Parts: sequence; structure tokens; C-alpha cells
Amino acid sequence: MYQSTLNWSLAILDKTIPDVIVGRLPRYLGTLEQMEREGINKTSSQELGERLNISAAQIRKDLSQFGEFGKQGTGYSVPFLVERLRSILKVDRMWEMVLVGAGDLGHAIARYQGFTDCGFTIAMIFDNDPAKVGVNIGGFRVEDVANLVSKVKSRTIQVAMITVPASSAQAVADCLVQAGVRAILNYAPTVLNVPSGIRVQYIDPVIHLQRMTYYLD
Amino acid sequence: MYQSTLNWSLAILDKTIPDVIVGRLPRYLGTLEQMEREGINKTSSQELGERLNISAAQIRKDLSQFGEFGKQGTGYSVPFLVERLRSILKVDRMWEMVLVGAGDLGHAIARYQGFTDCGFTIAMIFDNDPAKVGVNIGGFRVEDVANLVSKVKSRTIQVAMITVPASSAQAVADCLVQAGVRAILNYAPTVLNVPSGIRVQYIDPVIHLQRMTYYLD
DNA sequence: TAGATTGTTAATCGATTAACAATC
DNA sequence: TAGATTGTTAATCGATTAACAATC
Repeated sequence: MYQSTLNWSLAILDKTIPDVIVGRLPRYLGTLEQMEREGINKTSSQELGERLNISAAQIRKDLSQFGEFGKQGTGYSVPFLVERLRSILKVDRMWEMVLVGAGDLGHAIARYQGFTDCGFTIAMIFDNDPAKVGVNIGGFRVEDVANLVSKVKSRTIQVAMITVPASSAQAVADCLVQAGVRAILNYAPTVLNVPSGIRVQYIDPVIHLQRMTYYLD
Repeated sequence: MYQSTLNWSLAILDKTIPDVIVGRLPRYLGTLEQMEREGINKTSSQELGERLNISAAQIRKDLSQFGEFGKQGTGYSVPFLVERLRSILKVDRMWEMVLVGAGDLGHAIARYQGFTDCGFTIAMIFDNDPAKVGVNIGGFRVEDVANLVSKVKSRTIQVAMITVPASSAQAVADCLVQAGVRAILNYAPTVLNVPSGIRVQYIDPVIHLQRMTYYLD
């Protein structure tokens, strides 16, 4: 009896946020960080919405899912909202990432400086090409993918990026899951099958381009 | 009177397809092309849905916006559906693209082999760094961004990719619009302001990563 | 205080799913 | 024919917008 009451109240408190809202939070955070760099200390749902092409009502509704972050009449404190969003998105810490695939794209990502300030850092790079294993990229020695499972497991890394050809992406994903990875950013143009509970996001320029040519003539 | 009747019937025939549907079409096409490579000639909304993690009803509904492509009892012809989707998405032709930004990411994209079979080809590469102008990347001589507007205009290129730092992305976008570009794939982590009628798609790994860490702990 | 802007409710809008007659 | 699967309609579900009392 007590148990079920407890569960019920927890269920209320711990309400599930729709994925479409979660998907907008990183965009809010990015724009607010930009405002911070510009020295802006206060903002409103209106102003934020204009920067993002999102309605003010939607921004207020989204943010209100997580607490009352604003003040009537004055709006939101930019640094406070940045701090809250970082905490909500769990990027108030540093996530170590594995990068699998040391081709051109893997190189570019390994050398990209934009991850650190956003809560991410590359910890290991793997490839299956003997010619690449041992090579230094962005300060890391490329490791043999054959050792991926044990090495990733031993460092309890939860986030991975896949930049291998489509034909080997599923096999790589299987290894990553086996190694305990729970979030995968897949640059290979193929759908990955993963157990439920493992998050996958896709980056495929062709998908974006084809979505635009529909409107051209 | 006749005019308004004509406009009305055109409006009916030329119904606007929701953007969320257009966004799924490239994914359908990619999976069907994969099936074609696997030698599969016939498929069903059910089978396609399983590959994409999309409901069969949704796939049938989406496709039916554009015509009756299937047969009761037997499903869809894979090559026929591929042909139809290529035509709908206008990738039954080749789109020339401008690439602006010859850094690591620009290099990787310029050397990527995956565009050609999907209806795209890089035609020109620009950068503002004197050290990069003149260099050969993927068979192209990097051009000075100062000449972008005239050169792009003269070749009537409509599609562009931006791989410059966030701080110069808006200025580049302005030039591209001035040069007649109508679709921009922006890899810089910043929102672009463009006139209505110009399409923009964004690729930002940090957005995707932060959207996943929300679910981790 | 007067003006501005929040958080929230109710209304609207749009997208997804279920179901099934049509038919291959 | 019997089984399978479409295209489409109606029902459901969910997301966005409008509006406003509360209040800084």
C-alpha cells in the first residue's frame, strides 16, 4: 500500500519528457551560450525564439517542464538558464567518447576543437586497417578495433561515434554495445539495429540534401 | 472567373506535402536502394517499416501522397519505387554543389565518394585563407571566397555546403544567397538567417550528442 | 505604479495509428 | 480460390499555439 503510493508519486514527479522537447534543449543551450559570449545577461522567450525561429510560447512551455526558471516581467537570466540546461542535459560533466574509423571524416572529427566546451572529449580512436593502427591522430594512437571491446569496457565509456563505411557499421555497433556503450552517433549511411535502451543518432549529409532538393526545381 | 477556377483546381492537385513526410522520403529511398543492391525486387510496407523502425501504416500513407505505387496482395516493386522516389526528390538528375571551407571537415567532404550515386557532385571549393587558395583538394583547385558570388552565379549552382567556423558562417551564407544558392547544408554550429524560400539544413554533432546524454546517467 | 513577461490552461492544429474494403 | 497487402477513412494521439491571470 505504502509502496504503491510511493511509486505513484514518483511517477508523477518523474514524468517522461517527450523526445521532441529533449531534441530542442541542445539548441536552446547553444544559443544561450552564444548570448553569454556576447555579454547578454538577461533574455526572454521572445528574444530566444527570434534567434532560433521557434515560438516564444513553445520555449516557455518546454522550459517549464523542468522548473520555473524565469521571472515575470524580466525574463530569464542567461547564465542561470545555461547552468540549468547543462545540468538537465548532463553536460555539466565531461563525457569520454570512442571514435571508430580513422578515415578522412574520423581525422576531421578527432581534430575538431568544438567538443570540449560542450561536455565531450575523445578518449580513444580505433580502426581495423593495419596501416592506420599505431598512427597518431589528434594526439591519440589509433588502436586496433580487435581490442575495442576490452579497452572500452575497462574505461567504462558510454558514448561513441562511428565513422566507418556503411558495410562495417553494424558490426562496429555490435562491438560497442558489447563494450557497454549506450549512446552512438553514427556517420555511416545505414540504419543500426541495437538493443532497446541504446540511443542512436544519425548524421548523413545525403539525407539532408535530398530533403532540400524536393523543394528545388 | 475562369482564372479563379483554374487556380482552385491547381491548388487541389498541387497540395502541399508536410515537411515531416518529405523528411522521411530520403530514408525510404536509401533503404530501397540498399535492398536493390541486395537483389531484393519486391517489398512491402511491413518489411520496409521493419528496416526503418517506422510503422507500415505510416509508410503506406506517406507514399500514397504521391501516387498509387503498390499492388494489393503483392506490395511494391523495389526498382519502381526507387525510380519514383528519385523523381519526387529530384535526385533523378545531378546537382552541382559549392563547398565553402577547406579545413579538415571540408577536406573529408570533398573526398567523400558517397554523393555521386545519390544525385550530388561537388563543383567548386572556396576558402578565404590565402594559404589554402590554389591548393588541390579532391581534384579541385581551392578558389578565393572573394570570387564566390560571381563564379557561383555564372554556373547557376543552387546547392551549397558550409564548413567554415561559426563566426564566418553567416557572412558566407549571405554570399551564397546573393549568388543564387537556394539550399544550404550548414556544418557550422550556428543558426543562419536567410530569406524565405532558401532552405537550410544543419549538421552539428554536439546537438545530437547532447540529445543522447539526457538519457544517460 | 505601469509595463513586461512568465507559467499554465484550454483550444487548435497536425501527425500517427487502427481498421478494413478493395483487389491483386 | 485463399492469402496477402494496398490505399484510405475515421479515430486516436500528441504537439503547438493562443490567451491570460499572476506577478516581477
